[in-house]
Amino acid sequence: MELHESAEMYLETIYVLSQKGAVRSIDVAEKMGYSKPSVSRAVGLLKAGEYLTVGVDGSLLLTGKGRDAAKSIFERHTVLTAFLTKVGVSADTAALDACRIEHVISTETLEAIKKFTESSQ
Amino acid sequence: MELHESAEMYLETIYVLSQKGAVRSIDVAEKMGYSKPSVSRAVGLLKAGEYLTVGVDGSLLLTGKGRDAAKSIFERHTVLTAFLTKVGVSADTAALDACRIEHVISTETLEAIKKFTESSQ
DNA sequence: TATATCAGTTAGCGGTGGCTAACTGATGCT
DNA sequence: AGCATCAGTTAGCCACCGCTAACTGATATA
Repeated sequence: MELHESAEMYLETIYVLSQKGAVRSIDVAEKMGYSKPSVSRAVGLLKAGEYLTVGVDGSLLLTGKGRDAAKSIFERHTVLTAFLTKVGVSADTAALDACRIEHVISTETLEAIKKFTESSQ
Repeated sequence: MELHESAEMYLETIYVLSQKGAVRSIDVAEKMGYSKPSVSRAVGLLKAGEYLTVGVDGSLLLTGKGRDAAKSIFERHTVLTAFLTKVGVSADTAALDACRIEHVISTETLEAIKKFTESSQ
């Protein structure tokens, strides 16, 4: 299974929400502002790709693979947000833009930005 | 008409190619690696949105609106490439990633990156 | 003149990824 | 017991945006 941009967003959202307790599809829908069917399909795809399992109570549980992918995307988000904030972008815009950039940049660029942000603090 | 990411790429490509002479759909197809029908449809949409006109000889002519949009995207590309290069990303990767980032970031972020790149030279 | 090539269009396919409408099934309240 | 609510699924719509196949029409060449 290919991890498309939308799948990455779902994984990241599930990962972030799971820091605060059990996560159901409806929670993801509310967080992302999407409809239940949209989330239902996405969860089905992620399940098929073995990125998560669904508990009997409907809770979404990331697999090792899913957690790794989610962590990696979330780290990109963190690195980008830190960088954008550092160069003077407002917190809200930084979060929004990081969310978009995180899916499209290469590892090389991510590492360069990370290095820059760390070095210039 | 909404300018989607793909439309922005077509406009930018036409703009860049037009610096070196007349541009036909086939030139755009070759440059972008897309099929003729894909370009034909995109050109039709851009024409409908009054971003360009098509000359009797088939040349693509950006309107004021089209040129403004294309210039703005190209400037984003330039700013992003310069920035990425500055933080140590290789030329090839910088160009590729700039191409992706240019469509998704806010004006605020673009300006911040621009300011940073200029100030730290 | 006949044919080949080239540019562009039309028709239609397939995948992504949103959406609504409407159903199921479980839980909870009167 | 009966009904409402909530979570999730199914079916199917639509827009975006690639693609191939096959056509048109103009130009160029044997």
